[in-house]
Amino acid sequence: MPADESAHHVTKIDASYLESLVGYNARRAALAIIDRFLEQMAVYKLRPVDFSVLSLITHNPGITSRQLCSTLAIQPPNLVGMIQALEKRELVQRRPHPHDGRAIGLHLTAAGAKLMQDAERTASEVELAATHRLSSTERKTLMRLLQKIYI
Amino acid sequence: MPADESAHHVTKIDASYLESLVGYNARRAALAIIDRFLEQMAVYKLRPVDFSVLSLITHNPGITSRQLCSTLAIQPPNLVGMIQALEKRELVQRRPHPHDGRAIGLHLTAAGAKLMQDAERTASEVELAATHRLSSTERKTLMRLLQKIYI
DNA sequence: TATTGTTATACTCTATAACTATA
DNA sequence: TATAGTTATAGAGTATAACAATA
Repeated sequence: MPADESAHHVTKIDASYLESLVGYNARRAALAIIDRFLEQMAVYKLRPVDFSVLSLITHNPGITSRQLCSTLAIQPPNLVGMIQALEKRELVQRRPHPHDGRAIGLHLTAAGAKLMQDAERTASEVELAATHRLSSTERKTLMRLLQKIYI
Repeated sequence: MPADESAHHVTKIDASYLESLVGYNARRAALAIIDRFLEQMAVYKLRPVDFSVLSLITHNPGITSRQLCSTLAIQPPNLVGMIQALEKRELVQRRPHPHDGRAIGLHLTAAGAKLMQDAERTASEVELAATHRLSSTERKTLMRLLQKIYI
């Protein structure tokens, strides 16, 4: 190796330092899975955030916008348009909150429930495909460790 | 539980389905770490992407823009402004590529090398703080499993 | 003909301030 | 006074098309 590096060119790239950071690895892995997700979920016209919102409504009928925002770390103004679009597609219905006149309970329509039944199955298939190099035990370990970071 | 769910309101939110998806967990964990990163690295005026670029230049002097883009999954047009800004801050120097007249080799300046010495130490500290609930073995396991997804 | 770096540009995502109606 | 939902808007991030210079 010459003392003067100025004339060097790089053949094999050393990314070992970045690959020693959990943040870097988590972001790269998330983006790799999201790429597959975008491709496979396009048939439902659902982005990851739409899917997350509809999934929470599915399993928490009557959930409010405020609850969605705090669960998914979304800013309230950014949720408004999403809900309006889902309502316009007749996947979501807004009903008055039983105890709080300020709030609105969110529910799936029959069409929304049908769509999400298919969409959640597809999402689970995308997951398995994206993590096909992991054993079932490794997948569970991975999620447990990730949740130790953000929950 | 009444048969009519329309008057229900949600108290405890069930996110168990989303939490069964690696993609969801990886994204949430990455965002949690990036939040800490933004806070602690602000003193260096480095965003995650700037840090990634400078780190690769640090460990691969003479690397080209094209190589940075393919390693970090950045689109070439989006790198141009970053490199120009780092050059203006006198952290990065561009030198002609020894073998390819189209390409430009990227190198750290002395100031850039000094900054990155501190910044990489801080980044490693951020990592440890963000993953303080994980043992050293768990951290290594986590990164190995994440790399099985995206590499 | 293909690749590197670049410009221009558009689109998406995210964040903040301020308003209204209700608690 | 505080909170839920909303509007308007700005900033950051990301993507595509097209070009000049070089391989």
